[in-house]
Amino acid sequence: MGRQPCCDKVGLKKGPWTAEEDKKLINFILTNGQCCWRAVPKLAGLLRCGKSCRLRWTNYLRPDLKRGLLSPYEEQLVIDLHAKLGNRWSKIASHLPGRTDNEIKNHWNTHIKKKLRKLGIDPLTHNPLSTPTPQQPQQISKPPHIMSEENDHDHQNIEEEVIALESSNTISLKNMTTPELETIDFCTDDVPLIDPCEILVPNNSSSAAAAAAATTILPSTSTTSTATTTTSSSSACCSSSSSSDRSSKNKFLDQDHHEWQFPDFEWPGTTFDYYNDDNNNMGLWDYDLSSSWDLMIISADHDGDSTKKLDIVDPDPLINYQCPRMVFDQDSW
DNA sequence: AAACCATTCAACCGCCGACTG
DNA sequence: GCAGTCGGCGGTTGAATGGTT
Repeated sequence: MGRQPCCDKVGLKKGPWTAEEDKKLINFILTNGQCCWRAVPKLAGLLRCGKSCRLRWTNYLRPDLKRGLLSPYEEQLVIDLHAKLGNRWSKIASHLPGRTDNEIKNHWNTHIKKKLRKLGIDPLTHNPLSTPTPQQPQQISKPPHIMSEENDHDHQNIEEEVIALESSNTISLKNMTTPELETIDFCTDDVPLIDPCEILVPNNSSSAAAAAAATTILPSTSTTSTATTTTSSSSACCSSSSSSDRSSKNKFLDQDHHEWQFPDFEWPGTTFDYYNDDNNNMGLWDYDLSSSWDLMIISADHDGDSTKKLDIVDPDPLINYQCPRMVFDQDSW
């Protein structure tokens, strides 16, 4: 007896998701949480395969996702991790908060591979292309494709190295160990980096919804790494807060403890265009994620008027509510 | 302006491992 | 131990978009 398909494919829709479908899925997940994916389409009223729903959620709709190109720091981290882990994209993605395996995989195939080849580095082995000698450009003990999963000792070492990579600030373009890499212009299509203090997101410590998701990251002297880490966690953290909270220049820096405090999920209302592209597709993350979600929940029967705006709940300027995600969104620049 | 080519990335597909009865 | 189910993973596809001729 063969394997049963993940769903009854008859009559199921395929291809790009519509705003309406997104709305239904988000509504369902927010109301019920992530449960049995097979049951989700039926319960959410979607003509989609459960697998498709899961993919859509994890790769696109999840609120803690960063969008936009990878920063130079992230890119270098991906390269380093790939050298150690190989094509285990989900493992690599787990070290880059807010990034999905799919996104990293795509970025690897479309950008990084080319860059490495240009530099004469085999993206598969991370060895120089011209000289297939065992010369190791980085601190790689052996090419990833030789790496043996069954060798627990090696695997453990790799995990330790990966953790070390993450915890240290040595992964920066300035500290690359390979001379060739030092010359790389890793500016990914002109996506600027930002300082943490530039991120204008309201601080909020009161949320029961995602206490477990609260993140504390020690401040770093490295601008690149800090900016990256900050956005990765804060992208899910658009939240309403008191005006006093918002008055501080840096919304995340705990002035007393000098730690980065990221607010939890909480969705304020504010003004925004929630249909903002030519196809009337919902711009979920383009202005204010949280507000979009409010809309999803409150106004699921929305008629799709592209000019419709919601009333302001909090009178603060919109900028204070913009999700940091958009800072990295290439379109925003 | 049209045709062609290259690139990007969301989505799909098939396989695998974990889990359960 | 086996079969069935499910979620997750990595490879691949193809529509959309951008660039070039």
